[in-house]
Amino acid sequence: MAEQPKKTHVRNKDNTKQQFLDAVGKLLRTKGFAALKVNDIATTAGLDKKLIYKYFGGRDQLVDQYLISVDFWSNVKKEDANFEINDGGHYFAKQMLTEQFDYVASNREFQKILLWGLSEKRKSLENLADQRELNGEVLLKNITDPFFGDNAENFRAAMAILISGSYYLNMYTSSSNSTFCGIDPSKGKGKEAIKTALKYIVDLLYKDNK
Amino acid sequence: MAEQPKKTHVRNKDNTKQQFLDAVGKLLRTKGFAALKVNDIATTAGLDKKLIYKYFGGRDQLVDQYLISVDFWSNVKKEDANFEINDGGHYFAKQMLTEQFDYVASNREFQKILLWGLSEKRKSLENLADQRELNGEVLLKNITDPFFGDNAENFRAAMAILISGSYYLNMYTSSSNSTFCGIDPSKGKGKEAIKTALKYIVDLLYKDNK
DNA sequence: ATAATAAGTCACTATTTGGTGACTTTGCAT
DNA sequence: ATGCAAAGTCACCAAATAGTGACTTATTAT
Repeated sequence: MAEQPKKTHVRNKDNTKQQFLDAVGKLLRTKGFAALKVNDIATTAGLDKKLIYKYFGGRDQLVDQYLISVDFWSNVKKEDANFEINDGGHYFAKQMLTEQFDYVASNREFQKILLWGLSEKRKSLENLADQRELNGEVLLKNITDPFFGDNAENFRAAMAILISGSYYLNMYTSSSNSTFCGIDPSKGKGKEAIKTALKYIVDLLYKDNK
Repeated sequence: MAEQPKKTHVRNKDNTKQQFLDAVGKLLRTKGFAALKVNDIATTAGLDKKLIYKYFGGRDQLVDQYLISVDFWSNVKKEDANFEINDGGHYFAKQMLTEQFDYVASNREFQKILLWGLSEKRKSLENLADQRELNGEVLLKNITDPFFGDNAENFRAAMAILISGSYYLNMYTSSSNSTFCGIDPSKGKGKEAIKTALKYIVDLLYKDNK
């Protein structure tokens, strides 16, 4: 005979914990960090909130656990590091900026976490920021700093502006329908314009250092 | 004889309304928009929350009233518009960017409102964004677009990135103690590096268009 | 099979925040 | 001065959210 569809829940602690973590991610993407209330998380996970206290100790610890578990850049950062670099990181920087732009544009969760980091002080959010900083530091210290010599700090500041701009424009897009300097970063055309400008500015920075 | 210090409150509706508006501004600066609860606002104003409903209709209307009342750029935008511009806005753009950077850096309230605009949909926040957009449009349409011709959109995108970067870095500074690309925008030295880079990039954009 | 333990539910209390009716106090027109 | 309308206070209820004790159900070792 066919198996009866079990009505009874399978019980598994690890699995359940994961469901809560997933619920946090889903809520974050769809409603933003302000919506991460215990009741909402439990409802979204389809489980009882009591378990949040039982397994994580409370909402904050669950949220921290979630933030630790997210591994940003994991797909965007690593494999590119094997390139031969003999142009002072010129190609690499352009590539990195545009890929990062696309990544942030398509990753609502990341946008929300960036925003969260600007809104709330929380250790695990700081850690994520530090981690991003460390990733970039590898590129900057080993490749562009030597190349730009006395202008190294200026180049760093420029990169800081370009990356920040990329972040902000993507957050702006998700929250507003308006244009920014007449550019609409929510439209494909606007996105292309911004990526073109990013590459263009990097080109100018490298050209001027020749 | 000396006047007795009056214990009794002076009663004045307009004055009281202003106290609530001031309280919103103060809370916004110090705690951020998430702290704008009716009870907190009333406590901060030193008045009863009932009056918020009586005079404004509720928290939201009070907050909208506040947002309408803030007049950003009032000191930073106008008088500069009289310059003679025969360099395609080169000097103007540099000046605008650095002044704006300083303005945002020193104006915590503005930072919070920017952040708020990224976090919450609210008509009056959109209006503020539109107002900023309109301000910039005057410069872009009349001065830089003609100068850059076919490259006008690219220049606009570049300006969008620079302004956004300026916004983000200032918000980042206020929320974190960390560096960004090794630059610390909270320190005077870091701020100078960013302003220098802003001017530098504008120079490059104009130089390349010659 | 069943007892022991862990997983999960539910109904409840506590706390915080929002909102209002009924009151007291003040300013002001007469 | 006095009476009344508006300003302002306070105690209260309502709604939303956080947190927990006592229970039921599933899993597992024997």
